[in-house]
Amino acid sequence: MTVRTRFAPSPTGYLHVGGARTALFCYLFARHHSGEFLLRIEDTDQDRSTETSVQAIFDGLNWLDIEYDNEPVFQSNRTERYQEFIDQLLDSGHAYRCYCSKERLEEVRKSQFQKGLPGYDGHCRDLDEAPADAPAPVIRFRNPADGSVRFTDLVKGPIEKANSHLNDFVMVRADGTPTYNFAVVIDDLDMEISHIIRGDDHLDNTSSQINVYRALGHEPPEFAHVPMILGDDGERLSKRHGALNVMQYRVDGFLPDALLNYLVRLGWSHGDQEIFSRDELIELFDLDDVNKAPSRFNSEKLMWLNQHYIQHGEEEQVTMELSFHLRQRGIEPAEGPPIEDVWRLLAQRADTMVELADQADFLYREFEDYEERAARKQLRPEAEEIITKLGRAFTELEDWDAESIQAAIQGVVDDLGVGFGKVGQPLRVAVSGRSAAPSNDQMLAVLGRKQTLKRLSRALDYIERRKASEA
RNA sequence: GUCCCGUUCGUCUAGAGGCCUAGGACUCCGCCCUUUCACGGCGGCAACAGGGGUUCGACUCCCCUACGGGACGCCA
Repeated sequence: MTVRTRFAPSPTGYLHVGGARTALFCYLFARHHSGEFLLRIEDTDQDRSTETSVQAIFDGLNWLDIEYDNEPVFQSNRTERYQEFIDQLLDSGHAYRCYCSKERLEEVRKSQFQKGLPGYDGHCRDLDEAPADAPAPVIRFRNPADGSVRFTDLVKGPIEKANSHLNDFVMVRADGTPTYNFAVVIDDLDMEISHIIRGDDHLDNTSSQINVYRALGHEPPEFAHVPMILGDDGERLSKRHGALNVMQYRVDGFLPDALLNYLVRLGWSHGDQEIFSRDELIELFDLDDVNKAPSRFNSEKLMWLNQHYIQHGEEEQVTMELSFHLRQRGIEPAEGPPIEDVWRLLAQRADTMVELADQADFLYREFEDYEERAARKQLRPEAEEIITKLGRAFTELEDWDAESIQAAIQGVVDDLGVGFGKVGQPLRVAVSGRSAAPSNDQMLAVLGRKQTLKRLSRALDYIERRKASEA
């Protein structure tokens, strides 16, 4: 059997982390089984679906590099197709028109709830003709009166639900548009989906949907309901949990591979392994290893992974994101040192790409002011001699590489007969403006001789001015 | 209210009856490395929800309770 999965978001907002993980699972499962992964936009609700959201979903998947096959399917383009099946179900008696007013429905729902019954009471089930002056009808699915639906969920195991607990749900709204529980069946049938992988908030719907498959004379596909992702407080994910939008994670300085690696480990594991390359994920991912219980989103672990990928991630991805963040702060990366050198220089000292870009800033342009405490401590009058000697040593250097630079600094240290820190610290502050920076030799190698000398003389100016004001 | 699903360190998780003195990871705390800040290395704290069974033996199987999540829409 060919494996085919699909991700079917409704375009009513951005792509959030929960959706992204579902998409990831669908994608990995399909790739693992050499199958296909399709995308379907569930835009039957005209009022809530927006063009912007559709674009946001594309952007999110694209940034995460979750590639789908074929062109995306839009439910809004398939109304005629749905009509065929509606007619069929109406003819076979598996569907019927319901003329109840919304007001009546609301009341019925309340009283049904109190009795512990499904929301609709089947009022119009056996109507022969439309009541006089009735509002435009909806079409409901006629659920079997007794028996139960059984299926084996690939994640949750055997599930059984009594038909008596199922609703005669609305398949078609009064305005003629199909609803989710109906359209999803038709689409998955037409798209020949073999495995429906989705959030377990759909677990209860599945029984109704299976009844639709059967009413249409089909056997349902396989189902896998993955547990939900909860906020760090154990509550369902919502706006107040902060960044949910996948693209917000980009802005906040996360790497796509880090987010993906974090998300895949929420509810799935492979022994003790924490770090997975994309190829490994495709090779190792399977539904057997997906957990049943919901998990909480933990930003600290994401941060750890992000830091890991900043250090060990693929050069292409890291440098691309670094460029993005540099441009965000008005820097054109091409006008500075090679970006991969900048990355290697700073990779160990940043948890996010925002931090990395912040630390890289001084390599591309003059820093504004010295960090106050650092300058006060390191750029004292006594540093004048040190910096002057360093400048001379650097000017005389034949090769400008880390090794030669280190030797030059060591020369000054020996010459002055002091500890390394005595020379290294003022140099660091003079060049970078701060006290926390990479080791001098490597930093200067990336910065370049010209800029280095320029900053040394800036430091000398600073010391002069300070001497003047202190006198 | 009814129905469905779930429950191992604070969090993510390993664990398919003896391998468990319950392992790994994040966080936190020590120590080491060190020209700053980091990285890194080593070590530590910390869990089988509770109660009944089944079994020679239960984190693992069954039942009940508690707790958590989900569903019950002309939302998806």
